[in-house]
Amino acid sequence: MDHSGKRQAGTLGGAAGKPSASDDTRSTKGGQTAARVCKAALHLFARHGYAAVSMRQIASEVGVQPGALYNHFATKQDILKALMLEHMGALLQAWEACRGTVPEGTDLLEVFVRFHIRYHLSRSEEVFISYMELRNLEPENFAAVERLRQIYEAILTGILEDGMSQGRYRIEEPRVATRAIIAMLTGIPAWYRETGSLTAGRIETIYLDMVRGSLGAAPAFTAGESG
Amino acid sequence: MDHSGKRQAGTLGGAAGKPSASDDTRSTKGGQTAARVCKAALHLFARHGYAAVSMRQIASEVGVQPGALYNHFATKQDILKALMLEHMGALLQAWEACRGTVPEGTDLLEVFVRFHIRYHLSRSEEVFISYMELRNLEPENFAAVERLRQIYEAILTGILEDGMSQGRYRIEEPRVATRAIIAMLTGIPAWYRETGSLTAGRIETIYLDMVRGSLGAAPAFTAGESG
DNA sequence: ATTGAAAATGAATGATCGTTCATTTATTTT
DNA sequence: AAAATAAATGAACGATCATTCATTTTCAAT
Repeated sequence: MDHSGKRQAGTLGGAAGKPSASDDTRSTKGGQTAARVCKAALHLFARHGYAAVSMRQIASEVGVQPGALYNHFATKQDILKALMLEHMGALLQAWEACRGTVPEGTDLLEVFVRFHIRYHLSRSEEVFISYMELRNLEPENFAAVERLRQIYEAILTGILEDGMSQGRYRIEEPRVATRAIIAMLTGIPAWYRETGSLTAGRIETIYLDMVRGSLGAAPAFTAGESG
Repeated sequence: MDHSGKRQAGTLGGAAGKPSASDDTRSTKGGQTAARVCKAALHLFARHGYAAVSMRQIASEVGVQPGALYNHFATKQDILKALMLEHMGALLQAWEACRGTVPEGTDLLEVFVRFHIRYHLSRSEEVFISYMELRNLEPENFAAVERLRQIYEAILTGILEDGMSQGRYRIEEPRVATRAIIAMLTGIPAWYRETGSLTAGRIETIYLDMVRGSLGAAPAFTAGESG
């Protein structure tokens, strides 16, 4: 326990310090290694699980010696933490962006369900890791991820409560309904394959109908695509 | 790769060889170690994950030296395999028993939903392991577990299709609906706590209503307990 | 009591783990 | 071009891993 200062970049995503001048194609191979580490770890963790993946495997996938990883992340745990926090942050940010583009009066339940399915299908590895590897997070990191997860849940709970107060849904326990719906939707990437007979749009419609039904809402009348 | 013959008992559960005479309290400590190994592994795998648990930890929990484990299981993988196959087998067996006691004409959907919730709440560690550790199973063992899982799914699909053909449900894709419902129900143990404000019976009722709604069934009219 | 098998021990196997570090190489800043 | 900083190397650290095995202990059957 002395991974104090050093100089890990780690957070990836965007220029951290001072890349002032040229922004794109940062010379030959500037600080992109951290991002490649994340990407390699993402795939390996998703496939074999955090505990079953070694730093040597990650390094090998990146094409670098194991010791080099520690120029970017202080510990293996920090890689997992970065992946999960980044995913949850991106999810919340993507929802805010999605909601921002929605016209007044739109059925937010439909927007949420479609958004959730679409986002989770497009980021299935991040999603998979983010709730398979929760128990491998140290308590502090777990708490941080859990906080974000609860914020996301609260979004749907809010939508349900709004609908209840307008008499559009018949819900006994909005918190329970929230968990039921999210579990139902989040299960999709576990079996859905693009090569299958169902398009993503049809999946959205089917699940939207089921969600509406489970809330006692008036059926049908989905906006976009149809079966 | 030479764990050929040896003499592992392993399968636990019931008297294997020839305990003919006395059946209960098998002398002092007959062949119960295998069962204690399973129980210890169950708790440890559920808490920390298969890959993160060492044979030494399991042995320590059993109160035995690591080498002694190999009198009962050829490999660590065999412990996981035993846990998962045993769980899936017990689940299917419990369903058959449950269905056997049900009078003619009963709503099988309600029976199934209540059974699933009740069983999964009472065996949350087995359930947790059985779909968290699927990827840690060697291909052959994975296939065996997956086969049982599909049999279980087919039970619900059959119930849905029966209801469809009788015009009681409005379902677009019974296979999809099956996965949606099972994901919804299986998510319960992840958050439900006996110490919470909701009784298990009330959970059953809430979820049953949601499931019925999601299938476009006529609402309410649940038989047993009510909110 | 004696025999034989099953179970447990205790020590060892080679492999692999996360991590460290002095040093070299590459890149950026001056 | 020189100095400074960042990144990567290659080798090593102690610890722990799953598993093996000769030996001893425990137990059930004779």
